[in-house]
Amino acid sequence: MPNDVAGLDGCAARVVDHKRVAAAKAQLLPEDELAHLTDLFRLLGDATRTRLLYALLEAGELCVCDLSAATGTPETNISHALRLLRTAGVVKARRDGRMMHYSLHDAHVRMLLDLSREHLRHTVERN
Amino acid sequence: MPNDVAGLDGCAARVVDHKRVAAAKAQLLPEDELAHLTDLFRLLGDATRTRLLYALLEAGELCVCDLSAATGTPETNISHALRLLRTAGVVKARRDGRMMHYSLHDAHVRMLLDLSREHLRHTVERN
DNA sequence: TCGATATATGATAAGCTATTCATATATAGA
DNA sequence: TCTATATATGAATAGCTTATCATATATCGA
Repeated sequence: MPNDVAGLDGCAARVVDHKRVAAAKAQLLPEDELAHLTDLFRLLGDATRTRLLYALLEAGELCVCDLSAATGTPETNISHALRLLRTAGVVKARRDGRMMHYSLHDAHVRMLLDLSREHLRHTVERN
Repeated sequence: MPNDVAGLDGCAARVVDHKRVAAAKAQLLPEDELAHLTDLFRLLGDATRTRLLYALLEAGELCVCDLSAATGTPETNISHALRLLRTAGVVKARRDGRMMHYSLHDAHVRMLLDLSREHLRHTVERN
């Protein structure tokens, strides 16, 4: 039972398992890293954007109108979505005349998407 | 240049590269899978929740008050956050008397967190 | 059974975000 | 240079989400 009222840091939190709490605290991500990470996840947490990313994962490079056709999303939405993804470094853009061609920026995002899909495929109903 | 106004599906979208659009469409995730996936990412897209997950990643199993101590988050916030994570099958709960002990539900989430951290570590400033 | 404790839940407010429509920029071709 | 086209941006709304405070449930010990 939480029998301790003051930890080493002087904060008034009850603690049951000091050892585990210490272990957890020692390995906490720095706040700025955590912020970057959650920013990335938040971007992936929207169906419109993730649909785009999977389309790019398969097709390699697509212009806005092709992304619109492939995903069934209005072009203005695509453009808004791509701006966020580009700003975050998830996709990159290449201009070709009047058109912009978008592609995934690097292998990490590719891996993340692949792994996520794997996770999904092996996940069964639970709880 | 987008020279085509009607695709095979009769939709009025302009298409530049039919082949790539077809490839992207063929591999699109089913909407329900996509929804599950983005739900998971959306959960990871919040610092409070992801901080909890990383604490559990290191400590194995923690009760609510220890999670509160380890992350510096009020217990009621933890409880709300854990409910979402539990409902989504990301964490599981074990009752021990008056206390609840939480842990990551399976290896997939663990892998996802690990990979994400790797991604972060190797990502440099760009764009 | 009664009080204390650990956690959960409900309701509310505040902030954020996606979508929509309107408009702007930029490039190509005549 | 003028028009059409491809994409980008801006503004506004509507919906969602998080944090907070208050309250409820559940378990333990006396």
